[in-house]
Amino acid sequence: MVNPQQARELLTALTYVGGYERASGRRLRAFFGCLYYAAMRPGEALGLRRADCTLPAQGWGRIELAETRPTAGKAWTDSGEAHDRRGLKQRAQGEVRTVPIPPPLVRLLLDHLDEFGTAEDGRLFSSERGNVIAASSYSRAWKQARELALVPDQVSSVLAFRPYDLRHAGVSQWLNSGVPAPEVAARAGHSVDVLLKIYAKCIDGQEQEMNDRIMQGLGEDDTEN
DNA sequence: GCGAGATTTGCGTCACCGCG
DNA sequence: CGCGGTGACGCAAATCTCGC
Repeated sequence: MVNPQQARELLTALTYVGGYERASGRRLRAFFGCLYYAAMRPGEALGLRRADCTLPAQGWGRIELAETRPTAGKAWTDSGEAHDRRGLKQRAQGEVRTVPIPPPLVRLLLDHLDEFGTAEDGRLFSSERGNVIAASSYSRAWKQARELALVPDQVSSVLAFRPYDLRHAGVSQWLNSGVPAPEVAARAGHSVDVLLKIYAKCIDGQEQEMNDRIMQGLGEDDTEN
């Protein structure tokens, strides 16, 4: 799993991807930043709008995820009737998920807005022509960024192989920081069950620390026993 | 009540097209 | 001539349901 420093280096490397005037890499830096710092799904980040963000000059910001853009979003809108049948499952339509975002991501987003602004409909991330960024586009940019930021051994490894891995890395980082699982699950937008099943390893190493905290919470001290 | 299997949704990749 | 965007397909992840 990528560590915070590697994540930063990857984000920095994006700056140099396609780094001519088209600036395809820089357009995506904040996008990938969202995947890591806010553990957003790519589809969620693509649908992000300026109005959904609270970006203070300093300190923590906040993102209210109102809608997602499932991969391009256009392929299914025409024939997409199939989605409506059979009860809309995990997708609570009107649900808004609030995700606090750390200062580094606030900076990324502000810089992004300074340079690129938003699309016509207020989306933060768009292609040169104002369309939703295609999955293949950021996937390609990501590959190049990996080659720039990682040593050859890591490039050939599975380390942060897919953009989606950034999300996992972000979630793991939260857990390792001691954030309670229910809170992490809420921010990441999936159930606690899945969270614990998938990230169980990340939590194992926390046992001693958790025990200590419980003891503190009980108002006792280990040395007394 | 818990665990395993099945289904649906969504991401990543491949190949082609258009623009500069 | 090369780079980036678009569209379609295959595979993996997440959830729900069934069986024990």
